[in-house]
Amino acid sequence: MKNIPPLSPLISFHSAAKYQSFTEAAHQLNLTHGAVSRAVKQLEDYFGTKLFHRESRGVYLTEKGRYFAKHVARVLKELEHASEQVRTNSEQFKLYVSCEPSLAMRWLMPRLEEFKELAPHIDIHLSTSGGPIDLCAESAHLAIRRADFAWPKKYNVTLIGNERIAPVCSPSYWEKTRGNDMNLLHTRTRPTAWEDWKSLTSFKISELTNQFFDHFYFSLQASSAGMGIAIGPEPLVKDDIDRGLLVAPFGFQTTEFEYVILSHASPEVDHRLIKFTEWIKEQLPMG
Amino acid sequence: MKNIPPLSPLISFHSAAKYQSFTEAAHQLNLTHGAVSRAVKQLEDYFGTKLFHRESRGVYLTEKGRYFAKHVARVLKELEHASEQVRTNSEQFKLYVSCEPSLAMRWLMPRLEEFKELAPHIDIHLSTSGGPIDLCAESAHLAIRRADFAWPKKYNVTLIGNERIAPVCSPSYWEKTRGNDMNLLHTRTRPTAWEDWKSLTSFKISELTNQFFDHFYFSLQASSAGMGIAIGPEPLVKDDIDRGLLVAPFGFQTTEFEYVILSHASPEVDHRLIKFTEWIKEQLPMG
DNA sequence: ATCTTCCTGTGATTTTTTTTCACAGCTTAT
DNA sequence: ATAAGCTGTGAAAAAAAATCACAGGAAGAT
Repeated sequence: MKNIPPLSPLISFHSAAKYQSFTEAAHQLNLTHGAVSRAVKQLEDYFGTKLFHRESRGVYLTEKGRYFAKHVARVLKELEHASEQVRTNSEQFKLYVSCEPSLAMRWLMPRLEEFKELAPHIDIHLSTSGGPIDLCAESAHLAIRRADFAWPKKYNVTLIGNERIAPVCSPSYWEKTRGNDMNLLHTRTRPTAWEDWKSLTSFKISELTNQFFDHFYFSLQASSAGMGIAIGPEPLVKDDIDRGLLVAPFGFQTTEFEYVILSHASPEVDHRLIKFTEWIKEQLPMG
Repeated sequence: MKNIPPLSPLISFHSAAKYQSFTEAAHQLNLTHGAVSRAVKQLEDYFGTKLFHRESRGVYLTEKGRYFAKHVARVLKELEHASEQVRTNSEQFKLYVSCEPSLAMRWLMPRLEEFKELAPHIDIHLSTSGGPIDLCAESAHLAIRRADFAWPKKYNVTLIGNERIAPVCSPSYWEKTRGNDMNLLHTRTRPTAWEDWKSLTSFKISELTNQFFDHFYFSLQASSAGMGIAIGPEPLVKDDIDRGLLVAPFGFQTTEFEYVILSHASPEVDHRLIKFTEWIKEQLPMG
């Protein structure tokens, strides 16, 4: 699956590209020119292309060679930098948090400033991705998720509570419709939202039209703009309800899904992780 | 000088980080767990830090390990991508051009659109850096420079012509001062500009005050704003003179420095390079 | 408790890769 | 013509990496 060139020859190649000379490159690396020659050859064999032109008077990068050299230079620089960090920096790195985009936008981000005041020494790096997560692949410390998928058993799990959802619309839209002939706003990342709601309650909503959005972020924006009624998980609508931008005329219902925080089951105790987790638990409004 | 971790163990480490298991990582790479164990150990020895916690039930990345793994993942992905390009893409890559920032801003960039129309298939990537250049280190194809430094002899040189410079100010400023009690605008990247001018001509400029800027870009901006009189190389002021934003009341003087285009002396004939070089020669106003 | 399973670490050995050495060939400069 | 300065390459040496085989520790099953 992965198709990575042999790594060891890269250093020789990099040096050769830099000095446009195998001999000089070898000299800089305390090698013989033969070693550099063979390293370059190994890469050329791998690529099936010449990376250098060999002229009698010296070597010159080909177009491809120059392209590759540029990337190799960048890569080596990044490794050098990362290495430097690991070797010297005994301090802690950023806390990487993964969170669904809508939850991040409508709930986490507005509160992050507050957490920053609470724990100013913790640098948080938020990456918004949804669905099943592989903490290792995303190299995240922590993920906030709806527990609607199976995650590797090895992760630490902190249960936050069951999700509560409610149909929401703008106060004026409710005034206007009173539950009749409503425009149902759907969200593609949660296509069963309305079905779920209907199976949980016996409220009657007379629907007239339907409209679809890619994320809660959009459908809830639309509902607060008076375009119809959307289903929203509590954390995503709480602020707007408090502010009077949305109302939940049918109240909230608790669903079968829990919200969880996933983290690495490392024996290393990271106080930042504990602190952030507890803060989330406190903040997230759950049933 | 360079401090790069051993490269070969990176693949094993990456896999181990991904699967949080030496055995599984080895399995994926068609190796034995011992090989992975030793690869990780080699990196740990290099860093002088543990990258994994070893618990009886498995291994867990340490904080540093996770940090390093993130970078290694990025690096490998970049190499994979670059490798893919080199292996499949027989097309030509972008033309990388290096140019002094002020020349780029005030002369090249406004004309680049025109070149794009002339040769739409040539993608130009402009990087603005000044002074002595190492085309290899910057992995540029071509550099436009004032020949006031020694470059490696191995480069191709195209002479464009001698630089011409002139004191310039806004028409209204000239109207107001008529050469008396002027505010001299200096540029730190060419500190001898005024001395050079004075040694070339016998015009008398009565200076009252002096003001310093980091780049021609700023000092010329200031002069066209009527803040004083600056020295400007012809290409940098030509457009503003044509537009009536600047005047050169003392005319231009030819300096001892030539402008040159440096490129790789590769036996590979790159038509884009030739075309661009000729276009530059045509466009650059020189004495 | 005991057994089994599932990990990892490591010494000794084998295999593979990398480097060197020594020489050849080529082109430009003297 | 000779010398100097490149690179390529076969054979040998050195170094690095991988394997094998075993050991030890902890969790889970019996």
